Amino acid sequence: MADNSATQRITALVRKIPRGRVATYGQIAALADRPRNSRQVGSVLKSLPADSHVPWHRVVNSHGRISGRNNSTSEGLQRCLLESEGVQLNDAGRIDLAAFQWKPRQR
DNA sequence: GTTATGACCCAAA
DNA sequence: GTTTGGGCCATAA
Repeated sequence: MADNSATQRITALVRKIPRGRVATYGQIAALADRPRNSRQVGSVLKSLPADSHVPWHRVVNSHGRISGRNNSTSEGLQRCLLESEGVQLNDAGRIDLAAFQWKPRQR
């Protein structure tokens, strides 16, 4: 890809997340070669156009918590989408990263 | 060019 | 468990 923009890189990575699997912001940032840029991942996803085809709902924070910073974005929607794809949440409303975190190396 | 904001992360209280 | 402060970098204005 000719675009070196972080947005393009992030979107490309998120797009690579398989169904039924989730990735953390820190992970995406690290894969994007920007380990400290986790914030941008969120900002980018928030600003993503609907045509990007990016499963932003598969992106959660390091604790497996739903993002959206609260219910403003679509906390319930994200959870619904994840469950619809096979990702189960525990009683605390968090994702079991030990079982559902995406591992690009292992695929 | 600068300023302000941010779907984060980490550490400390 | 929550709240506060600091840091990093990119986007938008």
